[in-house]
Amino acid sequence: MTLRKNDGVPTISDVAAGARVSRSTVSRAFSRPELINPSTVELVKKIAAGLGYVPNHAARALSTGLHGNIALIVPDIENPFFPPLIRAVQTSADMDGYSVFIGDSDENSAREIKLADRLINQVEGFVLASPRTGQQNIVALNQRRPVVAINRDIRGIPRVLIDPSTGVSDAVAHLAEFGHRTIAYVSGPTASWSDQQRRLALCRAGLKCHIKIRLIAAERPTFDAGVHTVPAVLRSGATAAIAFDDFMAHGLLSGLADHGISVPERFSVIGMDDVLGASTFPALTSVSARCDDAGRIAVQLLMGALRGESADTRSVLRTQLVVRATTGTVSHRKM
Amino acid sequence: MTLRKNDGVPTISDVAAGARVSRSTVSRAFSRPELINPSTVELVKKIAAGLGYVPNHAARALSTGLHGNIALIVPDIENPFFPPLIRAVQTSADMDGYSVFIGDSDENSAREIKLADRLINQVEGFVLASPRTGQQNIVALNQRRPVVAINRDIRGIPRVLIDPSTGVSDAVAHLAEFGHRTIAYVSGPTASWSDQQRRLALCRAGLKCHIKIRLIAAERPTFDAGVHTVPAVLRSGATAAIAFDDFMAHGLLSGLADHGISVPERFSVIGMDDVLGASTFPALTSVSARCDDAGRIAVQLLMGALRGESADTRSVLRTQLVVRATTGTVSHRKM
DNA sequence: GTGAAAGCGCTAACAC
DNA sequence: GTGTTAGCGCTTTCAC
Repeated sequence: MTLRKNDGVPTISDVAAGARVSRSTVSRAFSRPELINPSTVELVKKIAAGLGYVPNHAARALSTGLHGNIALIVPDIENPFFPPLIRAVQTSADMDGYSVFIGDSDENSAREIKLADRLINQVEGFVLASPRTGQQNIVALNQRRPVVAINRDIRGIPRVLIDPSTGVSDAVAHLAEFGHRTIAYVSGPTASWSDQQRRLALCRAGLKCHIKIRLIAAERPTFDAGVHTVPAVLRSGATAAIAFDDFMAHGLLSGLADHGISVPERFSVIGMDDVLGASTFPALTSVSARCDDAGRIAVQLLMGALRGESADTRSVLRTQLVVRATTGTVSHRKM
Repeated sequence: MTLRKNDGVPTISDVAAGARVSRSTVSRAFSRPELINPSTVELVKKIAAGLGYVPNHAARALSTGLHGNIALIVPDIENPFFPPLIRAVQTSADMDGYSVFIGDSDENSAREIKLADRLINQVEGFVLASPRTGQQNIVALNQRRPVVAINRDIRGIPRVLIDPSTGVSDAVAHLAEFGHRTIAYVSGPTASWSDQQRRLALCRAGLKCHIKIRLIAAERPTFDAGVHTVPAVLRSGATAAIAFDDFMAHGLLSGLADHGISVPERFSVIGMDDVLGASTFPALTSVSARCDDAGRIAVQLLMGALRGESADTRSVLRTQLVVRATTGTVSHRKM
């Protein structure tokens, strides 16, 4: 009965003693069993199982430099865009034998860095989802540990980008078919990569379909912002609106109802990200962002980077219009 | 220029060399600065900052046994019940200086155990949210590392329980005031602790208010299950339904609409967990579960357990009825 | 107040 | 095939 600090949890030495072999043999029985006599392996594993021995990752990491962990940092776990992504990252990482740290930066650049610093010595690499911090910080981090960015286009950093253009252009075409000629874009945080992409895609699609795009700026992408922005949207002369995200779209729906304007009869609305599913009324037509794919691919890229592969991959995910019930034929009555 | 494995990331030795002190001094400058000459501390910290040195938790853990990590295991990250909880856990843990591993068990007992085993040597303790695994597994885990359970009532395991009874009894009283006399409960997974609690609370409230409760069993708590269960609900003679969760309630809403039954004029519906907010139509009356509080308190309990405090705390959170638009005066017309 | 040395649990040459 | 040894980055007696 040795007295040890690591109370209760058996170590490699305990197994070695039990199996009457050296510690290296135990180590190899787990990490490289092919080097060892099968009967020895079996014996070791039996003893280990009996003792409830599980290899200590932290200790292993100290000698190998491999922790078997990755970190995922997101700006806001509660934003419904992220849970599917988190889940996909966790599941994919698990299949590759990695555990995942989760960090919520609370939309805050400094916290993002702080979390990354805290974790840097326990992880093989990082997945930064929609990072809020400056490019130079990401590049610096990448010099210490491989980084994969989601929705941030930085040369030299493997990245997966959700490209709104296909979905948005389908959305515009869809509205054009219904006879709409002027569409309002209710923007999100204008500084964000996502908003820029969406705005750009929309303008391009508008040009192609000969549709006028009116930009309506809203500060924060919230339900309330959507509600409050309705008068401006109506003033713009648009007969349809595409919102930066589903929450704003939902707010628009509510604000329009307050103004007595029925959707889709007198006004059409399209959201983005498709995180509300069919739960709004009427069920919201939206551009789906496939955030789970983004997570899965991010892990693939990270695994590639860990194997020392191509350092500058740029994976672009297309989006897709999901038509539900908030879009319809343009109303020609004056509003 | 020493060649080292831990490429790029500075170690305590680098700082020691830079500051021309011993490694122990650097160590103490970070962990026990009061033992050290303030000017030395300052020097060391300056050098460390310049090098970008961050103490290596994994290495520290090897000698102290303290990793500065906890693990959070949930059955399904995408279930909107959990993101607020995850966020609260991460934020609280961070304030106590802990990083958090996230694991998604996919509603699967075996995966729950597998995740816990993988992590056991890297964490101080576990938060198990709505664990799906057997009680004996949880108890066994708790013998190796402190465990806090959420929504699982096991003696000897610190736990935080979301008690539906206040919210549910308010819900029943609310319906009773509107004249309802028979209420259907559309159940979730009958084996789950949550469903048992909710059913029980409902029956008790029914007794108190002289309301008949009809149990309608549904397998999985999904939107579709809610839709399909509508005929049975109507057959039961109930004029209102309380669903196991908001998704089923939302399904009921949709199914009722399909049957041409308007809500709340001819039928009232109440959900649980309040995860859909006001996004349904009509906006769903629901019993709010305050999952973020549960996460925060779970971390508090875990921190207590780590300090060796009271091993058998049982923290009960009350719930609250949020009245929106799906409840109203009972219709006396025959349906 | 600071340094030297041992050891946390494990892996990885290098022997045999 | 298996054991011996050194060392991963850090903390922690024990000296001085």
